[in-house]
Amino acid sequence: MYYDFKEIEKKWQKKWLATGAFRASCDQKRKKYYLLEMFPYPSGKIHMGHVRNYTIGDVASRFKSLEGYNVMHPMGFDAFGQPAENAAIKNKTKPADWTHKCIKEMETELKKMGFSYDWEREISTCDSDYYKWNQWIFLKMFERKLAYKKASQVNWCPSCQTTLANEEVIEGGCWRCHTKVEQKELEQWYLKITEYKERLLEDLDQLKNWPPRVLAMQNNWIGKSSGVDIYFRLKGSDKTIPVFTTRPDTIFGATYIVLAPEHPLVKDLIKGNPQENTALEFIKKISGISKIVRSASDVKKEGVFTGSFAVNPVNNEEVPIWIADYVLMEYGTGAIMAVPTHDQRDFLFAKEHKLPMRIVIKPKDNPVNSAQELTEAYEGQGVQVNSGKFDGLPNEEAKIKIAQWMEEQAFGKIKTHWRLRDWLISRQRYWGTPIPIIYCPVCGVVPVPYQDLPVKLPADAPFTGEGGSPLGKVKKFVETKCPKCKKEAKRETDTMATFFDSSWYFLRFCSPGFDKAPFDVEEARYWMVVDQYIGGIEHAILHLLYSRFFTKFFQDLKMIDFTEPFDKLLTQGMVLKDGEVMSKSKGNIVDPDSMIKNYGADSLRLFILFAAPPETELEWDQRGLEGAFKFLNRVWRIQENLKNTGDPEILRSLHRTIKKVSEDFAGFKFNTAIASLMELTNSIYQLGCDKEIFSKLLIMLSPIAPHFCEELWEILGNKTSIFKSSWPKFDEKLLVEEKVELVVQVNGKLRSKIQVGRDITEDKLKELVLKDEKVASWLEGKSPKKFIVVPRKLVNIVI
RNA sequence: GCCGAAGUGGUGGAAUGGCAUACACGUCGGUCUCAAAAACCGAUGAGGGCAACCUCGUAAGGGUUCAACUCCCUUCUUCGGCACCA
Repeated sequence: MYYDFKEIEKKWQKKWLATGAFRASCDQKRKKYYLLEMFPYPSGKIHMGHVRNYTIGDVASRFKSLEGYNVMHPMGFDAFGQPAENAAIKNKTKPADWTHKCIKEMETELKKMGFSYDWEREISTCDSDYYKWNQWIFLKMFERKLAYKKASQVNWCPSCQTTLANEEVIEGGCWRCHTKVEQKELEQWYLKITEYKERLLEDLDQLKNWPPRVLAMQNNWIGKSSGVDIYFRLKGSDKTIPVFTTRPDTIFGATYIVLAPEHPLVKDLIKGNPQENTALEFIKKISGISKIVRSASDVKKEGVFTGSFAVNPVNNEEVPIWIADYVLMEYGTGAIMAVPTHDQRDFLFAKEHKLPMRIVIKPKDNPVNSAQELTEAYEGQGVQVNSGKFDGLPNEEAKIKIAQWMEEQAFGKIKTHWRLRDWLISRQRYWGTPIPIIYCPVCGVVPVPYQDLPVKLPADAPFTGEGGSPLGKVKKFVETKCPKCKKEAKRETDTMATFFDSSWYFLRFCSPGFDKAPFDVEEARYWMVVDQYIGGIEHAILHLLYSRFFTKFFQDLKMIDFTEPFDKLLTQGMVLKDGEVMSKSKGNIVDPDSMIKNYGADSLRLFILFAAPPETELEWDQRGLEGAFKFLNRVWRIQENLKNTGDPEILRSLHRTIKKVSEDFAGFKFNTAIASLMELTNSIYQLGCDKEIFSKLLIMLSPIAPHFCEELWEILGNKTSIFKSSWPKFDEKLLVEEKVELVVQVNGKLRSKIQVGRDITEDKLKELVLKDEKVASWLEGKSPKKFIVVPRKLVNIVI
């Protein structure tokens, strides 16, 4: 017979909810622990990814609570966004109705998993009580000129009919629908995240408990590169062309310069020259090629001569000016100095177009004397040559000296370029936070006054997915009065990107009902920072970077006194089926709901934690789930056969297990924690145990299989919840074995094992080991050269 | 190209200088049963040997060490991020 998981799970879920078992409140006397999992988009059904993410969080949360921490473990919904609009178009419903229905369904599913959320803190970003504060934050940023509007080339997804942030373009496609992203000239709202670039980069050092790859990704994305802007004078003109380089040490080797085809100076440079027509044709050709094709690394570098020359400021040498497709207008100054001897791209280009080369850095060993001998550019370290007064210096030293010298001579300026761009946040969509701005024909751009917030999203909008901001078609919404001059004015009709909503929700959880500010400063002082954050790696850049940015902004508003929101970050691996990510299109989805129906939530939780460590990918294994279920049944049967007295050997095992499981839980190594619980269970199953030992086993298992353990706990006669008990402590004395088994090696190879007392002296041990028959046969009468003893572990005899 | 992570039985994985393969899945054999399921017991890296045992074995090669999956060097492969970034 199997234990009745259906009844048991229903019973305890009801009880936990009725007693408010996981309600958290500020208590200065107790140490707090804020555990947060990335909140979901309410699609209606939870998938295995959610199950894994939230199970990891739930176990950690329940464990910390048993350890005595005041734990906050909230849940909410990232409820604005495009799927609601798409679903509404398809089903002819309203996005709000669809979203609320999905939230209801999802709450039910999460409750069925037995997660220990404080449901009283639940938030939905689509509630005006929430998005009002998005608008408030936007206005604060607007006041500080961190929110601004500008016209420029923007990423446009033709399928979603909206703009996208740089972070939302993945491999040239829309992050949501993968449609190829186009460029469009539009006037849009931006957040000046670049204002925070130095802090966003430097503070990565504080994040000691983040996975290295996430730090690396953020580092890459911010993309700092230090170098020099060098001013080349245009021959026969007083105009200068700044070029950016990270290698000022190679300036004496610059034999030509190259501009991006879109560079504003290009037209002047080619005008009237014999090369004009060829150049214009080339520019036209390049402008027709999309950025993605152009940036593919295997494409041959093409370019043309402009017919003009520039003067290298360090040696007054005249160098030809070229245009080439491999120079990008978006980076640096849109122009480079080419040093073919020390840059591989320049080398290939110079070979192709027969441009001059000059060596300026020689490696210590095997130096090449003439540029003709080079088969590739030398990009390594060496000593300066052909570099005027810098000859003989190691190039790393020259890099600094030349840069400083150029700045003194006004040949250039030391400069840092960044990859990070400002964050485009306006979207031409309906289901999002209205941007609180009014356009007045007299006063211009006017922010909505704070007391008029929220600017509510109208319940109805004629959206069809066919372009244009849907809010623009709602007269009642658009037409308003200017807050300043009270004349007729129009509202902004774009809404905010949904990543705005999730950039500060972790603060809202501290005081979800607070109505005077986005969050109660006092509550946040107690609960923040988030001690443990758990979520998918797909948010390594987007959400985590934006949240760090907002946190620094709140710090500048003096609302908080920390700089980073998340202390520890765990990025859980994906759940795979047959080696592939589960997806609807592949038809390889395993539905959590049917697994709960057949084996119970506790078995599902147990399996998903046991099958792999949290960070690595997890291969779904139906038989593994059955194995988890079998294990729980085994534990159940122990309860039916409890003895009155405990076995001393079992007691020892128990204390070893407590030590191991405590360490493993603290380090999020649930798979090995479960393995040792299984080992203990196996020996108890054979030797039996008493109620006291069994109770401790149950407490250790309870974070993983909460319903199951609550039920057995009650059967044992306890009147209060197992989660009101405390985590067992191990007795150091019981970890010590009187007799230990020692491994005996000869020349590092295992040859024998002997039983000895734990405190045996080295001399006595030596005597015993040499007497051992197996050892003696390996020694063949030779006397040992060396005798290595690792106490209570191993002996190695070297002969 | 730069940066990051990883590579261990048939499978998921364990061991972070000291018994390689814990725990589980699978497979095989057995107990119980009219039979099956469940449950229980046992075997299970490869090769050799009747056996006691022996040899090999953690992507490949080299090094450090009494001792290396673990540390160092070189190389290969896989995954992820950035990238004609000057």
